[in-house]
Amino acid sequence: MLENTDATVLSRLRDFLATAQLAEGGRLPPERDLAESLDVGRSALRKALATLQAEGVVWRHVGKGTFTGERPIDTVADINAMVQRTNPLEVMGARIAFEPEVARCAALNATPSQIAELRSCMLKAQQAPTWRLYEQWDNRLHRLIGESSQNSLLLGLLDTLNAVRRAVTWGRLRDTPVRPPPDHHSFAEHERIVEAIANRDGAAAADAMRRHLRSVEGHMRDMR
Amino acid sequence: MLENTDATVLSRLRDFLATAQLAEGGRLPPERDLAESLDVGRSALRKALATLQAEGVVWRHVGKGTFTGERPIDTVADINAMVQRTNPLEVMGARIAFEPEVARCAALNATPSQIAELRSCMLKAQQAPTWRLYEQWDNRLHRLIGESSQNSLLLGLLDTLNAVRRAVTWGRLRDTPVRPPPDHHSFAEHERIVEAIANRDGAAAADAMRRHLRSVEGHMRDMR
DNA sequence: GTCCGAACCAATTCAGGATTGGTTTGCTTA
DNA sequence: TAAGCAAACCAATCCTGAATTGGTTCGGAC
Repeated sequence: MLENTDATVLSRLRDFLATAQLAEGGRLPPERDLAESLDVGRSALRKALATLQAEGVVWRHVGKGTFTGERPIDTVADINAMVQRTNPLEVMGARIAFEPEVARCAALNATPSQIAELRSCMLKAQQAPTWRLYEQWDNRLHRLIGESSQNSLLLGLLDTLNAVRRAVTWGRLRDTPVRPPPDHHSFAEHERIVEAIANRDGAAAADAMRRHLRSVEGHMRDMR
Repeated sequence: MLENTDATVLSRLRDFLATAQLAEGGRLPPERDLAESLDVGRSALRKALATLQAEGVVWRHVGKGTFTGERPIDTVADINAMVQRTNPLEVMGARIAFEPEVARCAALNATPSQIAELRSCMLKAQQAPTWRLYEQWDNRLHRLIGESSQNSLLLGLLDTLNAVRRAVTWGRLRDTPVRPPPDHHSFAEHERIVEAIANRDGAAAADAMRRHLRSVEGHMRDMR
């Protein structure tokens, strides 16, 4: 019987990889087959594969197989894929992490006309006669903050985030004849955000946005 | 025999929609079933449905069905569009705004095994024999921080950001035989980030990541 | 000529089984 | 005692074929 020490298995596996001449990203045989053809137990083979994976020579995934090279990263922002993996709580978490920093950039870069538009948008949200219209102006306000950052990449990421948010919270639209109460918590919060941006105070803008989103998150939990 | 004129079929279909009380985005019965239950031929029904589709009341897709409301938005964010509108400076700006917050989440949520992997990844970057391999491990490190946030949406946004970054800075890969010097500024910075995450110190992780990216930004300017 | 029924087409969904990496268990062996 | 091995099981993924569904065509009936 051969000594199937860690080292011998590993070297035999390296030999196989060199001989097989797999294309970059090519697929190795399944562990069960490979173990048999290398005349090695599966657990020993897996130990060797783990080493190769740590070295970045191969990568593995349940149900897919083992492949040479680096694990590829998705080059397409497949929103459907994100929607299926995520949930409303994660969406709020991402918003709380991301949007305050966008607000900070907006405070530093917004043009005067954009600040005026922010104020007008805020007022329209306060005066909205239905929840649906309120949400429409609320969306517009948040995107306007993204535009004010003057960074098209940040804006693109924000749009992606919002697309996922819409898909995840789909069907929860409130179309009641009721209008948001005049003391709705968001109104004062929106005001703080917009004023911080107008004052060019990045830290205050980020802080105000974070408080606003946390408040929204709290109300989300209450509604369940 | 009923007169199944265009108008009568259309009004009967509208009646059905009003009665059915479908949720926004809800699905109508298949054309075959609906035609039978409305006592109408399929071709007549399709004509009426075409009218409703033109009005934006419903939308249809082969194999999926007929749904109320507007056709949902594109599920794939166009990375090419972002690439064309942005530039390397904006990319750095977006990274500086975004990645520190991801690091903060990672500090709060990383699993012990992820922290171990972060450390190993950092060491591999330090020992990389070429710049190309260094960047490979550097990329892996930054994505691992995204994974450690345990927020698949943040990870998705990070991947999108990286896809744009790769596309924008394409062709600047350094593949010289030279290796990163042992006192490369990033090494200490990486260490501070990873240690802050290991210590569960979100603020320190965000701060260390921000300093790191600003330092990278500074070197980017110098190279021009 | 218009509408109906039937058949067919192509895109999509769905369900079941097969495949695959990951994990546990118990036996064997050195 | 410690390690390797085989077997079984798990969960994610892939694969395949059938069923579903909107889109289209054709012949016949009124």
